[in-house]
Amino acid sequence: MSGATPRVFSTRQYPCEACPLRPLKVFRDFEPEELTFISKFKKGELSVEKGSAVLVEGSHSAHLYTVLSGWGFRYKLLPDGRRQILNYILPGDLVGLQGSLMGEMQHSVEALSSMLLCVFERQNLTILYRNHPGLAYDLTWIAAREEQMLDENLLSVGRRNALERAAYLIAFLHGRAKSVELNGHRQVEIPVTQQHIADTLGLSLVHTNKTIRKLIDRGMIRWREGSCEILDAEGLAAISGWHGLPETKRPLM
Amino acid sequence: MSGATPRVFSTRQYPCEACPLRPLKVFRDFEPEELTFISKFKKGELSVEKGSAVLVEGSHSAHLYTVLSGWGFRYKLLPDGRRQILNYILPGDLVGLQGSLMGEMQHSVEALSSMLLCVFERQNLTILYRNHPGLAYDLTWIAAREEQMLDENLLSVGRRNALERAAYLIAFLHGRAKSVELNGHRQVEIPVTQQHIADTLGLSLVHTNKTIRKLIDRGMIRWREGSCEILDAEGLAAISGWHGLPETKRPLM
DNA sequence: CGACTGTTTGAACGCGTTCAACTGCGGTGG
DNA sequence: CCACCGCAGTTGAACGCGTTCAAACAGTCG
Repeated sequence: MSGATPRVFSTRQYPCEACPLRPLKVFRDFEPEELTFISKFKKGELSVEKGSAVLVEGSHSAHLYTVLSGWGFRYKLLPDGRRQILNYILPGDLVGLQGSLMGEMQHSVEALSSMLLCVFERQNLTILYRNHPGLAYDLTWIAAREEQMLDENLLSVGRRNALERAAYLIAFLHGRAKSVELNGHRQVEIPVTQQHIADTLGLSLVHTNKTIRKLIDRGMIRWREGSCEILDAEGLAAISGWHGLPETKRPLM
Repeated sequence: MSGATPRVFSTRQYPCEACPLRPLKVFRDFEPEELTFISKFKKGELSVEKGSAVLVEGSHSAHLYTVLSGWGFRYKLLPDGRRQILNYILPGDLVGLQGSLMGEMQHSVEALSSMLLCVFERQNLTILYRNHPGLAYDLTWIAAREEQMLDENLLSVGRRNALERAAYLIAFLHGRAKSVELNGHRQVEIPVTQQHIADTLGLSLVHTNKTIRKLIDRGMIRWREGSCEILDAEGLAAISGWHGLPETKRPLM
């Protein structure tokens, strides 16, 4: 279910001043001194390949990460192996804040594609809180955003039926992906297998397959081996009764 | 489903210096200057009665609250009225942080019993972040804790069966209630109806009733009109395969 | 070529839903 | 005072959404 864990610290390829994400209009503008701090805060880059573990439940990680590129997901397991995917992780997202604050990781993170991560050291958080109240506020904001997404997910898994759930999830991921698309206006592709979808929706693989087929037959998505292409995001949102993501600017660490 | 909204700002009865919660051993010790700030930060007290709305989805609240006494819950609704309870709110918990940070509330909060709330003004958060990095850290910590609880809930609703879900939920609430019990060693009572349990677990009322009956028959809980008494918390945890709450100290705003 | 991953399909089963009806209790008003 | 209502809980029966079991196919990789 999760491959080996090869952690290669590459040399730093993206100085924060030339961050490819920061220019995107979803991210708020930062003050020069904030950027300077973040740049110092950043300790390097980590490249992980598809299927490998980024963080492991029960471990004490000394780092937290911002995703530069690639997709991942957070999940928890029950003792007998049942898996629940909690949320997905896209470029611009912060990973490992929970663990940094509370010590032990309570969930795991795995890469859905190859990923490039900015590495920050947990211990420097104290300095951040002491000297950069704006960034401290941002961290709380980021945690609150994750909470909002979980609220939505929980609503979905708890109260929507299979078709509504699938439609919501795909529309949701489509929205998130669009907001951090570098190359703009191409069809969005979600790099997941149907097993991932099943483990997110709380459904079996078989029934997930049959549900996805309905969405395909309605012309709303296209499915390729290991990825999902969205054709009709509004249609999906309509099925689930979902109103889309807020358009607020957000911070980027 | 939610009654009227009578909001009575009573005079301040509990100065922070004589806070009945703060002496509890679950809460971390605070520095004198932190207490002084919190005391100034606190603008009054709000008393709400059972069944009334504390916060409403879509509204822009100027306040955030710490629960002094009583129980409440956060929930979301689908357009057709299906309700999902996201989490419960107990004494010592902070309410409305999401809304304070992001503007519009994305969920509602309702009182399960009469509640007494400490009222803080949203706009003073800036001062907190600027002058009290320790408290700022605490706010992020509190948000991360909520995220952890949601993770657990999502795992439960997504991957546990009805009996496991019910057992987990009741054990979880038992643990939280115990940690903030003022009067110590009495049987914990959870002030919910079976409809609340159903809307938390993502089950129908009828099936929730039948599931709860199994727990009653096994001698693990007792049910009274509108409240649940826990008799065998370990038994419940065992059914669900849950390992209990962490024992870390936490902040109290 | 064989092994493996991801997807697909059919069929039987069963957990949980839905519909319906009834109980007990407390409050309310005629 | 009692009839009436509504809420919380309970129970039975039929139904159906989603699970489970089983088998098969396509594509990739060594």
